[in-house]
Amino acid sequence: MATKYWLMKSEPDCFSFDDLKNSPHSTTHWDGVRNYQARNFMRDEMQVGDLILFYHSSCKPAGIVGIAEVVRAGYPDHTAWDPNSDHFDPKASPENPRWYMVDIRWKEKFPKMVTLQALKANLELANMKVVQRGQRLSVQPVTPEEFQMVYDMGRGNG
DNA sequence: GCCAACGTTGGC
DNA sequence: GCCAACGTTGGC
Repeated sequence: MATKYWLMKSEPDCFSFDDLKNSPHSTTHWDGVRNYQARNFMRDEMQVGDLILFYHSSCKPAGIVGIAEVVRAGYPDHTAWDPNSDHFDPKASPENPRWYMVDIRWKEKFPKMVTLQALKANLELANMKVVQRGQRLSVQPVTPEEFQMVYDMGRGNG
């Protein structure tokens, strides 16, 4: 199956790209997503080996700081039925999980982050979801061309 | 901290 | 099944 490409957002104050690197095996489960569109991408489409643009949001500056990869495809997000979790959902249960997550692993940090400003300034990325006004989906598909362009920018070859 | 844009909820 | 109210996101 062809590699697919994604963008995933995280607030660095909450969980940064460095936090991912410093996690055991530089891997974490991407729990806490409570949006149906984002859930469907993780549950139905993300596959082991897919590559992820890791985006820092709600910070200065916002932008893409590096690459991660999917190491486990979608499976139930157990935090949904944990009453002590910040992401507890009373409608979720082990029998009816409702929410899903994937495991991702830190892969490569860009020498220079690709800021949102730089993304917006690149007209070849005008259709990229993350630069659209009001776009707040935390897991977004990215085209191979967009991924390659961002990768080149991050490597200083853009 | 402001606020526009968006997704979800719930009354009808 | 509509839609107003509400809560959240996230750039600025």
